Parts: sequence; structure tokens; C-alpha cells
Amino acid sequence: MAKRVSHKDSMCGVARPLDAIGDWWSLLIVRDAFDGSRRFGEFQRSLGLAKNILSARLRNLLAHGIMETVPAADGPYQEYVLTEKGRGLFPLLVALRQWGEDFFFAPDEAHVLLVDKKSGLPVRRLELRAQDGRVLGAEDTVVRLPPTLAGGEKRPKRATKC
Amino acid sequence: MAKRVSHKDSMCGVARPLDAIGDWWSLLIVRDAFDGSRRFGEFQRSLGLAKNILSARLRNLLAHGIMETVPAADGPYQEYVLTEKGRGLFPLLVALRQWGEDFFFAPDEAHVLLVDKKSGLPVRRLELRAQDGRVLGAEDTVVRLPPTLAGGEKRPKRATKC
DNA sequence: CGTCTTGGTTGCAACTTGAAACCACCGTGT
DNA sequence: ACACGGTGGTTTCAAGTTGCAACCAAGACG
Repeated sequence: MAKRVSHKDSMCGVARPLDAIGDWWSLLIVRDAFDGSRRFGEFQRSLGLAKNILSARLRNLLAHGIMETVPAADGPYQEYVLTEKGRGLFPLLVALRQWGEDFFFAPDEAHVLLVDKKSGLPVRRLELRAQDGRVLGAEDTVVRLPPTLAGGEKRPKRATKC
Repeated sequence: MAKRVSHKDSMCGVARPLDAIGDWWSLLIVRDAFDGSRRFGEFQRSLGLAKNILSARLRNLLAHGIMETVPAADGPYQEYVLTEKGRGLFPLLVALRQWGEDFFFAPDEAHVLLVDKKSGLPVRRLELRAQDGRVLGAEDTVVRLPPTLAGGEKRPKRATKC
């Protein structure tokens, strides 16, 4: 999965994460983990994927520090739990879910949605804001290097936006 | 890519989007489109992927209504532009980028970041809020069915969270 | 002792990926 | 008219990935 990248040091801020979770199953595993799954069998039943694939994906998530194993209380087993880094995926998962809700369901089609546990009301839409609070769209932003930029740095030969 | 799903009607709100953009390249193509790429050759040079793959991915994005083609002004060519649905991916891309910035770069490692065009300042962090404005974490939310829930609906045999 | 559950690994066929070659069409130069 | 380079692909084929199914092993259970 990671081997199409010859030089991961030059990967930009979008590509690097994709190297870690850029396949169908990994994100679903993480979502299940957020929903409380911890055991190999739980993930397998919930997602319905082959055991070897789950095994490989969990190994990959462990290797990327997105999940970690802790000994289970009820036997010689392990449980898989999200690390800090893994929990950091929560906004991404919400973004994915909201996009799905917007564009992948017929208006009359029933589907689950994300609600605030305390009030029981649906959550607000994610929105990107500037420091001063303005809501920003794609056209209001650019990617730029940070202010410090000495002259002696090696430039990439292919001029990518990375 | 889409054929591991035997019954896409039962796919939940996270899985459906993944069916459309759940591979390495598609999201990078969308990101490049946000950054202004429009032509086949632009995407190819910018991403450095094989032409057949780009061809397939663009076809897939077109089929999912994420991009559409418009005739180019400078010849018999086509340009690929994001649809409304495609532009809806902006928050997801931001979430991915912010996660990448947080966890995939050494603290001293220079990298581009997303800035507000108008002020030149970095954008704020995405945060999920409840209707009343409280910031919500993963543990403050659940997925639930909407209020209307008649009795006669067919239940899936495998009890997933979908 | 046998067998059930949990958590895997291994073998193998089918599918996908990707580098490179090929193709077609247009505009330009000569 | 005719070669030529740029653009936008498709085809070919080898190598890698996926996923079903079978197998394995260790502890719990009757």
C-alpha cells in the first residue's frame, strides 16, 4: 500500500496521511473503534471483512501509531484501542460522514446521523474559520510555507504544491 | 474498487463516501482541482501517476458526480472541474491536512500550511460543535436514527451500526 | 477427553495496479 | 503537402494486492 511512494519525505501534508489511512478499510476500522469496538472479532463481525485483511490492516494501524494493543482482561487476548493520533481522526470522520449525508442519500432516505449525546440534537456542520472567526471556503484559502524561509534550502525538482 | 460491496444499499454514512473516494489517488486529484488544476496533463504532471490510472480515476470521479468535464477554450480538449458535490469535500480535505500537520511532521520540520488568503494567517482548527455551540469530542456524540421509525422495516441480518 | 471460541496464518485464484508502448488528433513550421 | 511536437488518452503485460477458505493453536468449558 505504501510502496508507490518512492520518496515519502517529499510527500505533502495531504499525501502523508493518505499513506497511513488511504484505503477503504482502515478508516472503517477506526470508525468502529470510535464506536466502541476493541476486539479482533468485533471488528471482523462488524465490518464483514476477511480475517487476513483485518489482520493486515490492524498491523498497519499499529505500525502507524494510530492504534495500539492493550492486554484484554478476559484472557490471553489483546484489545485494539485508538491512540492520541488515532483519536485525532475524529474531525476527519465527521467530515466524511457529513459529506456522505449531504450527497449520498436521497432526500427521503432514512439514515443515521450524528447527534450530540447531551442534547440529543444533530451536531452542527463542520466549518473552517479564520482566526477572526470568518467562515472560509476553498477559494478563501491558500497553502503557503511558514514565514521563516532561508535561502539555502533544497528545492524539489518537480514543482509540486507540496 | 467498488466490487467488494455486495449490497451498497446497506452501506452506512461513512462507507458510502469511501466507495467514491476511498483510494489513494482520488482525493489527491480533488485536492489538485481545488488548487486550480483542470487539465489531464496538469493532474498527471502534478501527481506523477500513470496515465491509465489517472484516466480511470477521473472516469470514476465523473461517474460519481464529483467532477465534470467542460470543453476547453484552447482546442478540442476537455477540462475537469469540481461539481458542487466535489467542492463539498473541502472540509474533509482540511481535516485530512490538519491531521497530517499534527501527527506527520517532526515539530521542527518545515511544511506548508493552510492560510486565510485575506489575512495571511493560518486558519483555525476544525472543531465540531453542538447546536448550542459547545465543542464536541468523539465521546460526546452518538449516531442515531432520525425520530421517524415505523415498525415495518426490514432489519439487516448482520447487526451493524449502519 | 473432546469441542467451542478467539485470534490469527497460509495457500491460492481473481482482480487491480502501474510503467511503457502505442495511437489519434490538432496546430505549427517549412 | 508533410514531418513534428504537444495533448489526451487506450492497450499490453508483469507484478502486486485482495479476499475466500482452509488450517492452526491456545485457552475455556462440559
